[in-house]
Amino acid sequence: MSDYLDGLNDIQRQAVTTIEGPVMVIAGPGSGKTRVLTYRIAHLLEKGIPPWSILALTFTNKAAREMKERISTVVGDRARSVWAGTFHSIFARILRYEAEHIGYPGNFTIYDTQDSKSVLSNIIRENNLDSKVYSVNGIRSRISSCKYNLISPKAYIDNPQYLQEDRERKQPHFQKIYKAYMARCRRAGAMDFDDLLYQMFILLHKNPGNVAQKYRDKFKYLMVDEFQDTNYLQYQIIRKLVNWEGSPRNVCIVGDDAQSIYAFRGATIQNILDFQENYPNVKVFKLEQNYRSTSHIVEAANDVISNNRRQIQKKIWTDKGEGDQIKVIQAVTDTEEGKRVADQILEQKTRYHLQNKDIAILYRTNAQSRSFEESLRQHNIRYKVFGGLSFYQRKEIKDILGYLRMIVNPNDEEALRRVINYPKRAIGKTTIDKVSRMADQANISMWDLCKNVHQTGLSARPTNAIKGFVKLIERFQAMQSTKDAYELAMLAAKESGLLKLLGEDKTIEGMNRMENAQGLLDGIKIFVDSDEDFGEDIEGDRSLAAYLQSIALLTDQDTQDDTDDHVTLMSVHAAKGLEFPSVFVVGLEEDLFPSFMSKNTTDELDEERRLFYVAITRAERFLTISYAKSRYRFGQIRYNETSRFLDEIATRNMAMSTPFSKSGRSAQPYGSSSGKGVNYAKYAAPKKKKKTYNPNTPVDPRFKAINAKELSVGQQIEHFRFGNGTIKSIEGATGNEFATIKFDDGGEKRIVLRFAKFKV
DNA sequence: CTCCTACGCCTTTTT
DNA sequence: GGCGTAGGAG
Repeated sequence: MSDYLDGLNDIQRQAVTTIEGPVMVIAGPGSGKTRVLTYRIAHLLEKGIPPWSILALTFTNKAAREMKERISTVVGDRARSVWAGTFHSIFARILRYEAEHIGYPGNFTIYDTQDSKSVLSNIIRENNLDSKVYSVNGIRSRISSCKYNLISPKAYIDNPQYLQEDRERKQPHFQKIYKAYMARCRRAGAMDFDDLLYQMFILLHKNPGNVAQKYRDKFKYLMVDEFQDTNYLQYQIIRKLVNWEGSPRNVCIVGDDAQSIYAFRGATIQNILDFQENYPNVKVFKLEQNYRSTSHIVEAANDVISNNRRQIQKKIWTDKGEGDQIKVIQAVTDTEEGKRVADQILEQKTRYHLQNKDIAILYRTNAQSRSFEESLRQHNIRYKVFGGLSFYQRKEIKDILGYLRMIVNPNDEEALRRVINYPKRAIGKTTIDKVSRMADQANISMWDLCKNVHQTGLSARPTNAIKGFVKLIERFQAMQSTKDAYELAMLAAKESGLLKLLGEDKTIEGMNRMENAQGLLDGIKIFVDSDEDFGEDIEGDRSLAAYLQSIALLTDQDTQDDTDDHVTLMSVHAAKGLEFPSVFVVGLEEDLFPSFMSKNTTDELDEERRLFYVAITRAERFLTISYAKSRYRFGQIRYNETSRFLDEIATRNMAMSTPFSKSGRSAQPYGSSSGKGVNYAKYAAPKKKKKTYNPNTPVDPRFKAINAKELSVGQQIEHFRFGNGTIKSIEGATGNEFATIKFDDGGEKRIVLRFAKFKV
């Protein structure tokens, strides 16, 4: 059973078998990092270490899940009891258990980014602060970095230097907002993503009931994946668990400074340097052999990253042979870029017998996916877009979840604000604002205030409306003990009127929303019926609270099924840790990659370069890089120079698909290079007038639904709302056909024929 | 209170 | 190009 060690090279084996004391593994791309991590855990288990005393922290659920799966193929079922999960989910689990120690309810809500922003904008508005001076995004990231640096609102206010800086920045009230934000979250029984880390630290630091020792005794072996992406706060938590009198300090960190791409959310390479200082007896293993890519790719990666300043010395090498050169595609427009990438994909598929799932398109920003989606669709290539809005962030989903959150934790203010007047109950903005202010003054939650609405002096109409709402929620709550999560969710969705409202919208988008809502309910049913671990194994608990917990930290990528064969489209960030036989890195233009947001300092630029390094090292056999000389951005055509990163790859590793000169970077075919300060308004697309539609207008009876069989492509029709148009296509299952219609005003719409009102 | 329109904003990456 | 919000009318 110890033959699993045979599949490792010398250094890997040492990293796996050195289990006592601090260990640092510097793992280049494709060097078998996950292997080392999983075999190390397997090895611990083989040595008789109980699985529940092993804590493995990762950054994504996916990484954690994969790790567990791979451990179980080596050691079987024991793997299930290993504590492997993301920082956020593991800490959430502990915090729920220890909630009383930090003055939170055990069923606390986790606020996502939307929720946090909404809390902040409410605070800013209610305090009559200028939302331009106090931008929600700016404030949020400042609060975030306060938490990362363990600066409490109190510590902030007590520090004259911070206050001075705020005055200079013209944001003297920041400290007030920070304090109010924390207070509101607490009153709502809610934690944001950062709180899960922050409160975990507080718990260990203040150590009520000696709780810290409990977890120190429990977790005898600690492993941290992607250590280069940890921030100060995360590292301090690790230290709390590992650095104590008499601790064996069994901590193993795995990472690669060259792949650090999360500085924007507080990650710092300083942690790696500090680690070596804090643990002088640390054993360091460098994994430098790349088992993933051919040498043109590895050489290019080495060349690119050598342009960065500070880094841990290492030389990544491969024995996979030269392989193909890196192909460069130059396009005139973003549309053409999409088309040529799709062409290239088709060619690779036929020539090298690649499947769709062997191929990935990686971009710097999610917004770039569009042109590729379009061209892939036209080429009939299956694809899947990862990232962007996750399922659980969609409005219709959050609306239903809002009701569910209210049932579990009615103090959850964001949930309350979301659903108190949706569907409409005649509780308007002014009323909600009043409720919020009064709750603030009384220092109670909005829910508690609503329960006592008769004492507030609000006028009769809103008072009664609020009473009705309170009754509705209380009725759901009362059924918590008798109904399971699915029954409860179904009931809430129906009786709140949400489902009915969704069902009334017969547009394609509306039907989609309805489908999503059904999908959510189905998901809850599956959750209830299943005995499987869901994300964060909350063993056996199938309650609504357990369901909400299980989905709070899920992202889009955790809900995908990878069964069908599709090309992968995702951001470079999302691609970290993945590999594909063929990778397209697209949009290699100045101001896009590197991003215009990150060109101010060398540090930022270095991070962009590491990001590019991550991108190209995802490729096993084929790497294609593309760029477009012009592209639509922010609604305008912009002309861009070729990315500087392209110049950092030696020509011997590249093959040009189009005539391309290294000096071509400065070519200015359109008379301008960077676009800075140039007015491109004349290139801007004409503004489309949005047609609006009043549902109360009676419809001319001549306009009616027409059976799909009587229609054909190319036919002219007149829609009662959108006017004249031409049918471009008819698709969909019998009875549910929809037509794509190009209207004469230039717009294109997909319309479900069953509900369409038009005439031929 | 609700609906509608116009405008102004912003636009990186994610747990 | 898309979104959320502010401001106006019913």
